[in-house]
Amino acid sequence: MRKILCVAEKPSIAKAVANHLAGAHVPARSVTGSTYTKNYEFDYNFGPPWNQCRVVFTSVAGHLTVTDFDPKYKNWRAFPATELFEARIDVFVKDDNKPIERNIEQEARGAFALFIWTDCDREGEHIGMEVRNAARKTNANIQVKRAIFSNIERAHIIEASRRFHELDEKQAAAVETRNELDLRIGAAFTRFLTLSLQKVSPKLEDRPVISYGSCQFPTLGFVVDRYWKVRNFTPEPFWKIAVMHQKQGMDVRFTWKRGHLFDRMTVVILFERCLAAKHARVSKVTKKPTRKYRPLPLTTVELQKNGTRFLRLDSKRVMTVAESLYNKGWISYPRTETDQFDKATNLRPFIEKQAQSTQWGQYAQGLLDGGFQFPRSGRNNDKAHPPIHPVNFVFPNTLASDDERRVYEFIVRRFLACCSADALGESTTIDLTYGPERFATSGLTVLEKNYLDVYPYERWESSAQLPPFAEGETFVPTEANIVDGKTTAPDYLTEPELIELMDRNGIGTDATMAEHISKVKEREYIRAVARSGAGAGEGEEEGQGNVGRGARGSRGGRGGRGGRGGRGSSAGRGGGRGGLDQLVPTQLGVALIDWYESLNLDKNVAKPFLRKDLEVQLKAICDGAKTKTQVVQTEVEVYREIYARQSQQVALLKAVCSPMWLSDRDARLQY
DNA sequence: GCAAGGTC
Repeated sequence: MRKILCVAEKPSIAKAVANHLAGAHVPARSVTGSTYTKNYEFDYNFGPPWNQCRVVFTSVAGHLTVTDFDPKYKNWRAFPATELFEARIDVFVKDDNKPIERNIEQEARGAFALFIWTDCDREGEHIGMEVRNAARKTNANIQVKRAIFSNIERAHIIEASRRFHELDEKQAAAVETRNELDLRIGAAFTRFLTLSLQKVSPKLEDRPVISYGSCQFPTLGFVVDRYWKVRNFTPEPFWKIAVMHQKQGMDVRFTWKRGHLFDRMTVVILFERCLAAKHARVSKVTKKPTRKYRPLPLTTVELQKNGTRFLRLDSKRVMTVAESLYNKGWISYPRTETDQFDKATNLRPFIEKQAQSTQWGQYAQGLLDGGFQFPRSGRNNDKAHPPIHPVNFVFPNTLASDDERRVYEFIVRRFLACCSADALGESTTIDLTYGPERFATSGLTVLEKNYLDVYPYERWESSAQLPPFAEGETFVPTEANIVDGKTTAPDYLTEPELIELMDRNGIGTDATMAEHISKVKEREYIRAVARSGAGAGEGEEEGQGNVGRGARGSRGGRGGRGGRGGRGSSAGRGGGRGGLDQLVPTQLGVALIDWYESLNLDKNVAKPFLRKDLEVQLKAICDGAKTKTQVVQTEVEVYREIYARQSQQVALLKAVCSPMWLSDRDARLQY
């Protein structure tokens, strides 16, 4: 029988696909020298033209090769850093990956075909090419095909095994391009910064390198940007009209439709007109059903945002813990952009497993007994992995750490919440006309909590009851006055906000964003500090009481409580639950960003534009509009110019950075 | 001693 070699991107996929194809459990054969990769052997009929084959299914563990400069460039002072823009680059297999490469070389020998099962994304295409190169070392004529699959459902995998595609060289070339540019630019700029600043003070000898990276700098830029917004903020006074009416022993506070105005005289005039009217009139009473949507299936970015918000872990920690849960088989693959479950997926088995929990088992059973609703679909699908979900039940107290227990619990609850019904309620809005002005108040009655019963991370509660009002009813308000206040500075960035910004601006990937944040902390560009004082306002602060009471009905997932009418900063931002750490730049971080800004470059390295430009160029490579050589050349030219510009301003760089070296190393900025 | 991207 003819032999075929199949290779997946990671061991878990090799195992899953092998078992699906074989239709039974296939024993794993270990690979000498490699802890994680295994070989699976079985017979399988691929259909024409391959038909019945002897299959060896194995995997790599991500990229096989790394890219680095010719070793002669190891010495930072032996060559000018600009030489790194053109220095020879080697692509080679690192020692840890040698056993994996050797396994492929060995198994390719005697195989007539290589069938590649890497993830269907750009990196996956590149990994496929690395695998092909390894196989060709021992079998130059091996036929190479690629499988295209977007999940590991049995039927889908069987389908995929019968269609043979070509590796996409263009996508692989785009990855090589990113690799080369990030290396050349990152290394050249890092050496420039580190060496320029080293002579500024003897204190520098024990400093970490002052690194530059195409993701590190925009990440730092976001933090510094917010820092200046906070520092440069000047409060503005405002005024507004507040109306309160007592009815059936209840205080009902009506808020002004205009919100607030920054001109006191105008408010006084409008207020006098209200008073002159004496009577306020109920113009409309609206009662309508409202709902709070259950969450979407969980992506990596959401896991990181929610983990930092609800569990108070930093995103790097969340990912480390999630990877460990994945490796032990408790949860599905934790790196995914997909927020929709394939309609063909049977989710019941995963819910059944959770029914034995003492904490949420009863709830899970309720879903099985009829409460189940297939999850909503978000807009993202990476065509490689399903949303993050629990695959097996584990008693939380048997997990290794408290963090593992909490992350696991979150993933399970999130999954059960996804499979539940929306929370339902009824909202009442009372519109009021008072003289020329309009006011309103609203109340919420939660009727069915549904998913909220298993998802304590979100709140949606009934407001205090409103007394009945009838349309057309008039009354003289118990109290009406002008309330003054002033706008307050925004808060420093929090980690979930930073992740959101990075995600929106394409800085890093779902799997690397947490690492970039961790890296700029390690470089002492930013630090996380505990929030000081009791929760700051959300952009306004009032002089008198808390105007505007109670909850308002909410559509689309935003928490309902205390809708202050302003920015929709969602649950967990302060919220009276301790407050998240704030990300603040260090003196060094601010100095670097401000200095780059002062260079007046066409495109600032501290902004996401350059990274976005690169993404556009990479897309052009994938579409065949440009070649790797062209893109590397034009990009390198851009950075050569920036390099030249920054070289002229070394004196200024030293100047803006020196005070901090000369003063106490741990000198802090004023926050 | 440099980057960012995979994966364990």
